Amino acid sequence: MAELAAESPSRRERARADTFREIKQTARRVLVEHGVDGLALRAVAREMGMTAPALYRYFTSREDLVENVVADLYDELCDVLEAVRDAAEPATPAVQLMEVSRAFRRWATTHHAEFGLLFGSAGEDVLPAGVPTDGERPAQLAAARFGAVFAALVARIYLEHGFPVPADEDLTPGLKEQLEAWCAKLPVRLPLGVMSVFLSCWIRLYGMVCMEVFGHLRFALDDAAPMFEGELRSLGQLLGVPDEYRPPAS
Amino acid sequence: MAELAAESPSRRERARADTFREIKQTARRVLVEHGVDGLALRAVAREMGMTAPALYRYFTSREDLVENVVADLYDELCDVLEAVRDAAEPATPAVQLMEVSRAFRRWATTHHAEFGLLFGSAGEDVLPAGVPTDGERPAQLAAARFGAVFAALVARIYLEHGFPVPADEDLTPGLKEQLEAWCAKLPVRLPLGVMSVFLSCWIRLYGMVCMEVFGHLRFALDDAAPMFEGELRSLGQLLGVPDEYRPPAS
DNA sequence: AGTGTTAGCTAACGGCGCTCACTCTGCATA
DNA sequence: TATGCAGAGTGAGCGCCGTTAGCTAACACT
Repeated sequence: MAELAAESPSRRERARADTFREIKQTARRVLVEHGVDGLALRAVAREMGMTAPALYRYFTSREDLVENVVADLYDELCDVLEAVRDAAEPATPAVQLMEVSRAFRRWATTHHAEFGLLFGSAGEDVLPAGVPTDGERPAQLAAARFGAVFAALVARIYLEHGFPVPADEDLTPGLKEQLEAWCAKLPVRLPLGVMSVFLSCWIRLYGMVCMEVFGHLRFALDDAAPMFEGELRSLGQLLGVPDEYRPPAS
Repeated sequence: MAELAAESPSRRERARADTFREIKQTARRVLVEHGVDGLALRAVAREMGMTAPALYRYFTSREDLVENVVADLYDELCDVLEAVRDAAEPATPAVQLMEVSRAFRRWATTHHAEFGLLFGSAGEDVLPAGVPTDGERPAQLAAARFGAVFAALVARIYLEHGFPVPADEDLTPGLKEQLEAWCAKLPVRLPLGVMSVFLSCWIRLYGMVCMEVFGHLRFALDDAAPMFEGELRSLGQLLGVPDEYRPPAS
């Protein structure tokens, strides 16, 4: 028994870990090429010269595989966003938030299938409603990391510049309670109004990108980029970000 | 040959129309009970005591059936929204818009599967991107009717009260062009700024409801109703709607 | 060397979308 | 009235799918 696990990955464990990774990578390729519905265990296995039942040595079900792919995608997206954030010039949280938001849209529009899996209606199955699942499943952890990228930037903007925020007594009691409960789970303690503004901003960003990617904006626009920039500027105003900084058109 | 079609529905045609309706109704039931993925031709057929191949007398494919169900759902949703609009008291467009928005959220939260089909990522397949499809397929027509409900209310608010709107020259050229093209397809001619504000409002409404229904708000809130009311009030301010009118809590 | 573990296989079950060849029934015409 | 035809519905079957059961062969450890 390898009770001291972390020491030597033991040949067999290494092989297993490699196969584990390869399955997830292949699954991702299949996802991109054939869409969410085409992401089939048999297809993944075929693609890597295996048979479908073998995958059950690594994942308990198709759902389990998908969930792990989701977690990986969140991580990858976070890496991209954090890289963009750290490369932003000037390195103020306001500029960083704008750039990260643009990077988010860019990732979404260039990774259609992946975005649909993370942020679309398919996610219902991966993170079901009823069971609490103690919030520690891989996909949920990765999603939390993702949310933190945006939340931290908004928090830093507030702490450094400040922006207008509803007072606690202006919030509906029901909303206030929930924001308090949420705030208690976060590392930093912020005015509840800040959290409501953050939610509002995130809703707009999410709504804009979702509508574009899922084609629900085509009734009015065939290129959503200018509208997105407009929304972004409007969000900037909300957060008291000076308007001057507009990056070169991509 | 019954060249004069509209005259007597001819027994057989009536039976056919009945079966057509029954299939769609059954499909909707299966959708609600088993989710989008469980909406299978065989399941629908089984449910109504038929065999699957028989359905191909009425629909060319599963996709075709789903598209027809989508159109029906849009129509039903529109009926609900229009009824709420016409029953709103006082019957001003501002109050009507607030009530219709609430009704939209209510329908979404009580018709999970249907909402996902209409507004989620699944819709990509039903209304694919590449082909123009001359915009006349049933689902597209029904979706247009749906959009018009909100658009007409915002237009009436603007025409009756007016609200602050960006001037044409403040819009990005790219956005201005697209808004002009879209405006040209509408029955009424409105300032482009009004249309951009409408889009912005719709994005927020859509984003809010989608996040709630698809569970992407659970990281922060377990009851999205207060947040929704807050967003609605904020939208009201944007549209210059006097704040006083708040309906009884539902 | 012997023993247990484990990764992979084949076979199989039930369900899926969809096609094909067939029957049967109702309708319109010769 | 008899005939023929269009259309509704059927069963069999193809190639997929997720998943399970039982097997083999390689591996790891005593």
